[in-house]
Amino acid sequence: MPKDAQKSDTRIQKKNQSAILAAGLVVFSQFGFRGSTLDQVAEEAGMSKPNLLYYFRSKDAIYTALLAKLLENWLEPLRKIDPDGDPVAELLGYAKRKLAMSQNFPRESRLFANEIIQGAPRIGDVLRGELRELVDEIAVIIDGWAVSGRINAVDPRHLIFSIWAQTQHYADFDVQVRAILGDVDPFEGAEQHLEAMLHGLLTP
Amino acid sequence: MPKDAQKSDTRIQKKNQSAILAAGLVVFSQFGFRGSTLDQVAEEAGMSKPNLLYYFRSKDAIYTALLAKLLENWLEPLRKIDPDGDPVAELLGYAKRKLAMSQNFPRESRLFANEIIQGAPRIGDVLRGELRELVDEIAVIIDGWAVSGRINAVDPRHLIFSIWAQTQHYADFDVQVRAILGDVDPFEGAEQHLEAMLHGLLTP
Amino acid sequence: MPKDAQKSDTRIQKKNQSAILAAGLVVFSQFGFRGSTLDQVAEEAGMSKPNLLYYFRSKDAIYTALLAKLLENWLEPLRKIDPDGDPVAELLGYAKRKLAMSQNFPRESRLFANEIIQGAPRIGDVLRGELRELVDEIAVIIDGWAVSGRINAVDPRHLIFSIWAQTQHYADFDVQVRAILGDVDPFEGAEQHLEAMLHGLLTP
Amino acid sequence: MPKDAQKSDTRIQKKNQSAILAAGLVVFSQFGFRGSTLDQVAEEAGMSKPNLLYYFRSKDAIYTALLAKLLENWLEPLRKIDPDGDPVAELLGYAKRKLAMSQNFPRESRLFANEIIQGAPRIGDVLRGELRELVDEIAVIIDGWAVSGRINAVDPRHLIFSIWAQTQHYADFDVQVRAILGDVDPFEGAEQHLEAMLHGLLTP
DNA sequence: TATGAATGAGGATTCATTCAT
DNA sequence: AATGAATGAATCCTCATTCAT
Repeated sequence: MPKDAQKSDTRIQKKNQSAILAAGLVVFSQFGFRGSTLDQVAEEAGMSKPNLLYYFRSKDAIYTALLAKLLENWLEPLRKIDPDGDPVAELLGYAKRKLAMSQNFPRESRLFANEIIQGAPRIGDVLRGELRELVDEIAVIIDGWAVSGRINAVDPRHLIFSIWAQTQHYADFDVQVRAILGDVDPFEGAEQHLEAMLHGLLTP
Repeated sequence: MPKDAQKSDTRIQKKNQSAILAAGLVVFSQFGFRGSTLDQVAEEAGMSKPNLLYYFRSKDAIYTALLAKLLENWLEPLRKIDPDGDPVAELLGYAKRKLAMSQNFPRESRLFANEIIQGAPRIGDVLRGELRELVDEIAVIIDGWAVSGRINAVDPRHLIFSIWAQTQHYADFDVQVRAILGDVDPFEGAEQHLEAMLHGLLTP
Repeated sequence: MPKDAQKSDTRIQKKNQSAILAAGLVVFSQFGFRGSTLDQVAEEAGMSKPNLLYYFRSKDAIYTALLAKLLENWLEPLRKIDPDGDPVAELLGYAKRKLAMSQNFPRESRLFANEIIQGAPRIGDVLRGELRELVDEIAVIIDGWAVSGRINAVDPRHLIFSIWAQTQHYADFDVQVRAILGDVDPFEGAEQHLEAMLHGLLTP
Repeated sequence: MPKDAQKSDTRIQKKNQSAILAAGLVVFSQFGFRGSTLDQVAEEAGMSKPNLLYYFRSKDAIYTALLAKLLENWLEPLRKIDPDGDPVAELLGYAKRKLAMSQNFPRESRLFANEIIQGAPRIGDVLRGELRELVDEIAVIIDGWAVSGRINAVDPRHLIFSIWAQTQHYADFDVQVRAILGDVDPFEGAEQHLEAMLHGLLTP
């Protein structure tokens, strides 16, 4: 009955599908799609390889389902920016939420990073569609803030890029960050630095 | 004779080794190590697969040689920071050089990004050794600037992270950046934005 | 209780066994034994795969049961040849009945054809036993007709082969026949041709 | 270099490709496409499975190449029918040539039989194209002979079918034929019977 | 120096069959 | 009587690497 079933999933189906996706996240985020094997995912999920394929048609199906499932959570924080809030507070809040995501969901971040670095073969359409539209909307809001003088003039898209880059860096380049910082917790300094940067940039 | 030979390489050996490394860069930076095949590299290099392995012991050897060869160039700009120069100008200059590298050598950037996201299995030692030391040195310089009041107080390491993150973002997440910007050239806006950010952060 | 049960089958058992055999006929006759999957048979039978195996021990059991069930019907027409009838009429009648079977039960014909072409691994014994004896009996009858001058001298076994070959051809090689004839109904011309051939051969 | 290479095949390539096709004939003709495994073909060809795939892209490619290679030989005898020859002799000659092919190349016959029984998924186009045209041409010739009274009136296509059916029967249904005939050589009686049938049918 | 030929070790996927309910 | 869940044994195919020339 399964094979990517969506409706009327029984308890056990939901449980196993979740287990597989969770395992897929662990494995794919570390080794990328091609670098991962179904054996690894099965091992991590604690079930046999054929049983994996009982729930998902193929390795690709697991990976794609995983991307699709995570994508919405990934864009979510951006939607929370309130046009009627205090501009600097809103943008700082967004940056902090993103940083928290890097701290709490580094694998998700790496999964997307892997995908995008390799040319986003599976989510290119989402990037050029939904994501672009969402960014366009936020850009209008930021532009409005700048025009009304509540923040300095900035290019809204590059502002967003810089927030993404700086926050995701702590998840994606985790090994490098820790190699340099040693035992120091990256995220404390990161938040402070981020705050300072955005303040310096935005406050008129 | 070759097999990773280093001394007394003839002209043709050098030529072929370069061709292989160049091809490796193209292929590995797009598909990652595991996602690339020797067939692809051989095709790109315009020579036969066994001939590849005449010059390099293994697929891994090509990849490792490539990483090693690029690493020095990658760190180079950091060494150029002059303790006796104007602090803001030095840091801005560094950021611009990094941005230029993302523009001119995006594949190199992606190659490293791939490697580090996957846990830096091959260059972890360099990160924890040479890179860390280098960053420590620069950190001392920046700290000196801050103490003497020539720039605002900042965490030098997070400052460096933020420069890396923001500049490499344009190479590593190229597809995403272009998906959002459409036909606009990313690098013009990027440089301006970077400049504004660093100015806002650093100038006392 | 079932698993190839034979006695005391309830109504529902008989119904399901029939459904499975009917489905097996459709699938096996098209793809052969190895080319067919239990999924296909289950789908065609409108029941689940494990339920199939509740009624038949294995895929092989379905196939074998099917062959056995059809075999008797398949030989039946041969038994109907009447030693006391008019020789030419009897043989012509037999040929026409076989042709009608090709028209009405092409899948059964193809099922046997598949089996025999692949060396009759499951019904070789029947061929060498029951079928051979039956043919021997008919051969005696035909020889009798020839000796008494009521038909021309023929080799009775090759006569039977030629009737089998020409009639089953329209079922087994259906695609080829229709490729050549286009929209023309194969069976009209076939019967006439068959009649002409046998008449020419047999009538003294 | 190989992978279905066609031009400039070296000696060893030709040798191996031939060996593979020969092995494929043996295996595929007995078990059909789905029923055969690459292991069997490799074993029969005396080489390793990956080496098979060095010469042919896939199992399917071997099978298709085999069909294509044999098809022409298969149609050849039909082309040899001479419009200016003696009608009965020409047709009898054709039938005998076909019978000889069944005797000498039974595997080729079974290979085609397997394919056509299963719906000719790979050579349907050839049947509806080249074969149909060829048969149409011969039909014109036969019709001409009938109109001029040199043979009895017959439906030329059904005549051809009956020749095909009766001759190929001895290859395709070999096991059955031998089960019935015992130790008697099938082909002696077959030829006589065939001759008698065609004479009875055709001679005015 | 170069390459055609060959292969062992995977790796994704299929499938008949069994298990548990 | 019926089915969702699970799996071991294939089976096709890929790929880094080696061999022979």
